[in-house]
Amino acid sequence: MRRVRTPTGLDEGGLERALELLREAVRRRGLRSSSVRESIARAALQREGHFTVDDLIRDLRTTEGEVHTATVYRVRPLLVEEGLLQTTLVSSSDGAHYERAFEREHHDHLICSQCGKVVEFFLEDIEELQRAIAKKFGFRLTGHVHELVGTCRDCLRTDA
Amino acid sequence: MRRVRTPTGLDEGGLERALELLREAVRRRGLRSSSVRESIARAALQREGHFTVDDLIRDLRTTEGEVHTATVYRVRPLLVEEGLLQTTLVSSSDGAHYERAFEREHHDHLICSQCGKVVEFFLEDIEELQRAIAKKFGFRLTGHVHELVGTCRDCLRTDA
DNA sequence: CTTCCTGCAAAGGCTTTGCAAAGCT
DNA sequence: AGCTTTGCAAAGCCTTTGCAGGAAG
Repeated sequence: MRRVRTPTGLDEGGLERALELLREAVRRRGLRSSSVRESIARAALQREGHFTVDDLIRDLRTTEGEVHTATVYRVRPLLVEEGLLQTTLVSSSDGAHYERAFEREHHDHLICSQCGKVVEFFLEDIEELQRAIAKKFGFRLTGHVHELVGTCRDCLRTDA
Repeated sequence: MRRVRTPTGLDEGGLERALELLREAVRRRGLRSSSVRESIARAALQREGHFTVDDLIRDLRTTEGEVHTATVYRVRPLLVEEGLLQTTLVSSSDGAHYERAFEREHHDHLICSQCGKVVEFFLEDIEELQRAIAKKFGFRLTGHVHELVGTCRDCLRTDA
């Protein structure tokens, strides 16, 4: 079992690789290039940890200028499909959360429902068991959601 | 690894036990008894498989008469807290899904993203690993979300 | 008669959609 | 020119909240 290091923002090189991957996807799909789309991608990739669409919009406001909500929502599927972002933190109320997926190891989440703390972990044994289950039932796996919810050490101490 | 039998509706005895448990909770909490609340509980408990709040309201319309959306939303937390229902199927768009929890074994879900088929499974090895992870990071577990998403055998065949 | 429960309507929060202007190619 | 992308506003969905009348204890 392994704790996965919470990522810091992507460095310059990584950012360039990600944007290149995005441009390649845009070409492949016959879309137009767009600086707004790249701004959104940059904001998302540089963000550390988990964030919402709204976080992104606020970030953009201070760095690249105003970008409309609808635009972010429209760009988002591309970023997810191309593996730059992934949906996460399903066990939360305020809308969908995302995190960078590009040049990040796969991991799942352990969440404290009291203080919101998130520990990222990876356990190959579980991945293996998931594959076994899918195989047994004839499914080809495309993804999974795995979030453990509980109370962290600090909150347990405070409760007592 | 074990496939968990998709439950049929709760039988008469089970329904009575569940309602008794609910009445006991109502007493304990100093609430009033209410036939509408029991109707909602009955509709939820008799439902097979997974359902939404809207499904419940439609069921009620044909059996017990019109019940307002807000009322179902207000009763729902009690039913979940008392273990009659549980939230499930996070990987879906149209609102929260629920299923009966009362006199049901714990299980997780394998979902076909193309046809929506759901297989319920239980694997003690995974549960054990989840506990180990929580222990390692000092969390007391209160629950988890574990959904495997993929394409089922039938949909794979159709694609080809 | 006090407190809870319910229906109804309205508001809320996140996300999507329609439309017209602006931008790529 | 022809299609994509964007901003803006409006609509959509699911869910929650405020209020007043009705029910329970």
